[in-house]
Amino acid sequence: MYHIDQRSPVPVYEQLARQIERHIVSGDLADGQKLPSIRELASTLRINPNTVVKTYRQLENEGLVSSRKGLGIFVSILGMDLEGSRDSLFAELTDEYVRKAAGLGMEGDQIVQGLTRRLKGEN
Amino acid sequence: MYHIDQRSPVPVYEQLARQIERHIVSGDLADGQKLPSIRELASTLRINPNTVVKTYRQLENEGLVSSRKGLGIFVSILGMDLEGSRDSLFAELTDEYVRKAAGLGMEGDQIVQGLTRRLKGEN
DNA sequence: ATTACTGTACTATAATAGTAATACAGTGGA
DNA sequence: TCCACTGTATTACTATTATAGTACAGTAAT
Repeated sequence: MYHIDQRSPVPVYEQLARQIERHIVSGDLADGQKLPSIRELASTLRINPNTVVKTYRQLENEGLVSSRKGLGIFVSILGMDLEGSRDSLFAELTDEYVRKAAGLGMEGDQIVQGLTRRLKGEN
Repeated sequence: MYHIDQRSPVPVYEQLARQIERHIVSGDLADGQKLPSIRELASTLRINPNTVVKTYRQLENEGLVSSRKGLGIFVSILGMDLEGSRDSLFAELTDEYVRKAAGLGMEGDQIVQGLTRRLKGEN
């Protein structure tokens, strides 16, 4: 379901939070839907339960999920501008991509060409 | 010259190393060229000299630079396949970009469209 | 009530990241 | 020689990240 790279300099709880955030904003996880329990997700991903707690707490602070003791963690996006959030996140991704590619000396045409080739090769 | 985001979960020494790596692989920094001294770069970026040391040491371990005591840190890419490295790094960037955008529910066409719009808007 | 889930809280430990300050050694120019 | 730069090394301290283990409290089905 989710993929954690232990060698990444990005903290595990952060990797996980960003992945879940994208799943929620994409509509893949609907409002009210229950997320995996802390212990279950920790077991599946082979990480510490405390790390999952940190991930869920961060998502809760961002207003994406809400927790109910004894029940679980649930997607909570009432009245959120999902499409706006999605566009915003995508714009951030694109900015980062362009900035790094530019650092490699790539021109706009080359970037688009490389991306297109990558998409044709996989999909 | 280089930009450091202190709030990023990515360690400062890692951000800096990746940026310098891209500048070297792009050919922007030629072989034998001298990099800023440890103290100078630390002062400019307002980070600790030890952090710059860590960055330079990592680049040295990757074989991109070599240090000479009393002289400085120099780009050292004799016989390296720069173009291959550049393509490889760009492929990694593209993979990450596509994977994250896909997590947002974006289709290939939408990704290319969004990227194109971003490039036309800025350049 | 018992059981098995759920989230929450707490302590402890270890490794990493970053800052701070100091000292030492090599290089080259005045 | 002296001076100002260079990289290198060391110690100390703080905060963050991650793991580990234990305990407590709420929910629901039996």
